[in-house]
Amino acid sequence: MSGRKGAATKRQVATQTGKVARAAAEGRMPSGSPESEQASEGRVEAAYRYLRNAILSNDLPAGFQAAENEIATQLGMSRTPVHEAMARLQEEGFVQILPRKGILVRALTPADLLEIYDVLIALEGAAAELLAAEADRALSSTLAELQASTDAMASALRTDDLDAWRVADERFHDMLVAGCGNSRIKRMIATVAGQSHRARRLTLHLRPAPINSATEHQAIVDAIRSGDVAAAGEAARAHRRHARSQLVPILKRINFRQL
Amino acid sequence: MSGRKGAATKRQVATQTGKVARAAAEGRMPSGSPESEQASEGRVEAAYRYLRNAILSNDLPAGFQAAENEIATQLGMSRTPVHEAMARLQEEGFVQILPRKGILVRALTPADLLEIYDVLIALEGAAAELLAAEADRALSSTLAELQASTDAMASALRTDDLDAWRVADERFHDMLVAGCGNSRIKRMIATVAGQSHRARRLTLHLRPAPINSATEHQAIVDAIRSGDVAAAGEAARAHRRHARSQLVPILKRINFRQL
DNA sequence: GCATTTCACCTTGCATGCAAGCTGGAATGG
DNA sequence: CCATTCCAGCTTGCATGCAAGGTGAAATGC
Repeated sequence: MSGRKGAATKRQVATQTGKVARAAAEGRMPSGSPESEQASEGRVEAAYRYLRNAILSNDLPAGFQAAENEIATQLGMSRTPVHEAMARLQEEGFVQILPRKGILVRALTPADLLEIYDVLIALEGAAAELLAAEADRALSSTLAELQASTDAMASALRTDDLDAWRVADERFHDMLVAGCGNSRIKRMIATVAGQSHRARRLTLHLRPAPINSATEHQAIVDAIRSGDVAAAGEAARAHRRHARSQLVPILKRINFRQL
Repeated sequence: MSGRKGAATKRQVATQTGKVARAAAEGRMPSGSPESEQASEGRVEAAYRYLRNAILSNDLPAGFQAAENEIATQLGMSRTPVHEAMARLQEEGFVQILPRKGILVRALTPADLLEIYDVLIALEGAAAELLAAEADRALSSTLAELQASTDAMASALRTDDLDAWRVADERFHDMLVAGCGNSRIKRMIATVAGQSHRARRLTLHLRPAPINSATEHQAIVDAIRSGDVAAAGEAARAHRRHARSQLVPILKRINFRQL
């Protein structure tokens, strides 16, 4: 199980030469995270965002293997920034650096997903508690956003628009952590949430319609609005537990072939 | 607040030349983390551990400022591994890289500690829940360790041995996360726990005797042993909340002068 | 004496160069 | 035909070289 290469062997990276470097020079990213933190923070950041995005969007599927050299050439930079970006990606579990063999895009096993969901349950629960604890602060805008997302989800459910549902769902969870005010929770969730996104997007059309999701979100919003800390945390945790209980069996069934 | 240098200006790093490099070559670390993960994983890992330890033990106090060059020389390596180690330390909040000024060891403000404790509350609660959920697995050794630590704490409290209490307390919390089986929770807690250790050690003799700690730990152990998931999680969270409520006022009083 | 300008130095960021080591396959012996 | 040995090449890890860009202080003008 150690020396075996994944199903997907070496393959060309699907970009033109210097794609990221040129985009970064003009101040825009291919499709960075929703909140653009800073304009251009250097090539290592560019490489990191590009690679992370490529993995999450499955342009670099699990089992993909390449050398720093190739990636650096494709990105129009030297090996150094790619090397540092890879170190970050390895710490976050996206890739594995095989000592003298190259870089391997890791698969997401059901066990990984269970771990990720445990973290999400705990951290989003904490975020909900924090929001509820300061229900009187200037978070009315956050609360309005949460309510709007919940309404959008309910609406999308009525029209069976799963993609719209997914967008609204992601917006809800983004707002939940964005508004909680704890930057560490924010960053930690951002680290693990990407991986769950990948799995959720792939299984979106495989699982039963998330008919309870809007109700559960509404319960979270109500608890936050009323300032009930314990209820908010428990509602958020229950919501993620529920989602996990639906997702994991499906992943086991498709046997993580192309995660 | 931006251009001001901290109270501590540039100072020599208190080591001999090549300290870490030579130690790493022989396969031992100055004082790495309790669980030695791998033998020698390269200079960047050596630099990371050394610097992290130096910051946590206050050899590099907050406000300390230096260039990669100096540190690299002191550690007997080139700038490259130091640079990568610094990137990691910055992501974890230990230092701040001032674009063209040098590396600044960050202070730990009360706000930071609040954030850290929120994370600890959430993640250790999850760990306790996980342990309780598989109360019948082969975790009897973990449970025994937890019970032993709790007993040691009670004993240390009776003899007013605060240092022994701290050791037992840290062992308890280490076991709690080590036994939970979720590697991501483990790593995330390890990341933030170091910072809380720094604060707790500094305030150890300033806060009221932790007379309730043994009782609270016992409640966690009992809930895990009986497999009561919700009770275990809530007990762990309550314990950390309690600790936080004692710690934060003290930090505000001493006004984070030398954190 | 104070504000302003300038300039040399120091710092990081990245490219490139170099070495060690493992891999995989080819060549060889049985 | 199979096992064994050896070797060449490719890989990462780290050192060093180079350039862009601020910083801070000294020098200068008012």
